[in-house]
Amino acid sequence: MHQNNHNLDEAAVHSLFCAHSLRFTRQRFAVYTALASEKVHPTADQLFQKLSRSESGISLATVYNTLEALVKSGLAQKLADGGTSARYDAAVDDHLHIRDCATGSLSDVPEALGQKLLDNLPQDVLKEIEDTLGFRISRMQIELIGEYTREAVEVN
Amino acid sequence: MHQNNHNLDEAAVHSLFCAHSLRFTRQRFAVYTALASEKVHPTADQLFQKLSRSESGISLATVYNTLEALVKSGLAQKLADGGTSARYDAAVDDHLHIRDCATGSLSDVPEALGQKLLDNLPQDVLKEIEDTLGFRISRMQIELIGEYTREAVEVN
DNA sequence: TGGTGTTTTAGAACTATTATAATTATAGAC
DNA sequence: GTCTATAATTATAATAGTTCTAAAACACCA
Repeated sequence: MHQNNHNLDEAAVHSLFCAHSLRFTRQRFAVYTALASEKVHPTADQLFQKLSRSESGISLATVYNTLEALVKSGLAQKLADGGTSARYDAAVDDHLHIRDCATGSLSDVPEALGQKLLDNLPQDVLKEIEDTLGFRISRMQIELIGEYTREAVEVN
Repeated sequence: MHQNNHNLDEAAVHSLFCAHSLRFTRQRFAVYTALASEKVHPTADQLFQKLSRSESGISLATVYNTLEALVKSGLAQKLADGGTSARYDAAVDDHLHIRDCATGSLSDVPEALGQKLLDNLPQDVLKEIEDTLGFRISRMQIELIGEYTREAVEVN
């Protein structure tokens, strides 16, 4: 198995799942590592394709079930695709996404840069919004929409 | 405040459409005014329901066609719903959206407040992101996700 | 190892959206 | 106003993405 997952050995994922009250199964392991190893946020079907190609049969329904379980337990998040289908992301914090208009792909702004932007948001204005609207902001999603001027990092 | 469409009489919309090279039709007028009068960003089907109730028969396909035409001509934008279906918005600038977790509804942060936040984004960090990634940001979408602490402004 | 509750699975069902092809309406020329 | 070319509307069929169902396989714990 040639995968670019860094340190996601079975034991690590097992205890991660355990910590989130998720049963460990071969399929969930496969889905989670596949998701976590993606630089671009994949759709359920893209994950299914990828998994079908590489290993053990795994059904599309299971991909959906697993993604739902991951989201519910806080190990992944579901992102709205501008288009038809949903995209998934193994990370769970606020962070910034880049949507490349040319390809429709959705990927992350590198952590450090994204954090820098988030850290420099005007907190007072956010507070004002919360107070004025009577709304409690629990999470934030920022999407930068545009095009690569140099080259696309990766095809979707 | 029943409807917040300010000055959307037929003549105004006619010239607006004209300016955007869109033929004026009874149906497009209906869809556009219905969309523009919504405080919450509706799905295609919600618009269809609303229009079916009030007036002249208009088909669901036309609602989709018209929304697509409006988006293409820059008179509306399509927003990704967290869930299954897309939502539409008659405004077209960058602006902030509020997603109410409790109801799933999507609405605007009042213009003034939203603008204040956008004006206070750290431009230097945005520039750094563009330069580092070789990406040209043409639009931005910010979604504040959370719950109303006082009361929901309106049911979706 | 055996029992119990959970997960997986193939396929059916469902929902949102887009395509098709015939009909009808619009805008502009006369 | 009428005519004509072109574009929009419509009902319906088709497709795509996702969820549901019920049966079989599995994980966990004793």
